[in-house]
Amino acid sequence: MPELPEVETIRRDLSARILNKTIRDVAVLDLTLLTGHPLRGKLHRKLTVEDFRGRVKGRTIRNLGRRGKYIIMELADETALILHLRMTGQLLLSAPSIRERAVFEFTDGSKLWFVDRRRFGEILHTPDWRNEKCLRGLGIEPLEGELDSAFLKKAFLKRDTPIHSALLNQQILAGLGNIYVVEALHRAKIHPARKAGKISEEQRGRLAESIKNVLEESIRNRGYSMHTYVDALGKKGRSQLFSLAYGKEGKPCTFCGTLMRRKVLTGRGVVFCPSCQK
DNA sequence: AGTCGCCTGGTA
DNA sequence: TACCAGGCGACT
Repeated sequence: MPELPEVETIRRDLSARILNKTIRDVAVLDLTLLTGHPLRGKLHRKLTVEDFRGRVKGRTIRNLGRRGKYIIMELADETALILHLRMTGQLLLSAPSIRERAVFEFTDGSKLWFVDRRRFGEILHTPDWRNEKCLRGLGIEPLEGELDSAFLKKAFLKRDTPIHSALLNQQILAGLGNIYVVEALHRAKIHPARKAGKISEEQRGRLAESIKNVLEESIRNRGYSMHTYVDALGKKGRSQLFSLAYGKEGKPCTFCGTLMRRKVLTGRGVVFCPSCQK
């Protein structure tokens, strides 16, 4: 579900509410939540719920960080939890209405619930988060200064893939998902199927700015609540109110009035203006 | 580089 | 009933 702006909103909520709290206990009700649990898949580190509980109990939360769509919860013993919400994961500071996959209880009696209808999300406990493969492979943070036309030129060099899938590639830019890619391409007036390596200098410049703008704007609006996303307080974001392309199939383009079209590109539904986006 | 599987629920 | 959904990694 959540992309960079949603994950960042949750990170900020959590940082304001649970920083320096100590975990009294954690209950894991869905074993497949734990990365490395045998029930989850191949790469298993023989991690049991009891192992996990033992590593986390009594630890104090020293920092809440983010890389791309990952939340990094650093603990006082220098280890960390790396959390990914995938499509429908939620981190809630008040009791959820659907079954929780895990509950953290703090020594002051407050709690943090991990809720996740489709159960794709996961939590990894790691002694050395900076060296975890899932984080090391990530590309740059789009809002931390390096994103410009020159960066995109280098990143897209000889890429024979549609610009839409290049932007979803977390190894180039970390944190973009389908919503913001669709929005950014529309605002930059680039057709989603254009080959990444073939877009012009001018288009690259517009694209870099559009990406930063849609992400910053959405963080200000506390995320995009189209399907299930809510923040850590259970509240919806407002970004969807300002969407120009995502979810606008069949509606007139804001720039030229042509009806917006939808097509499937590398398995994802994309909406675009067939007239403006070249 | 594209497709499938992981899961569940909402909507046409 | 069928198709769709803010993701990602293992396949081909």
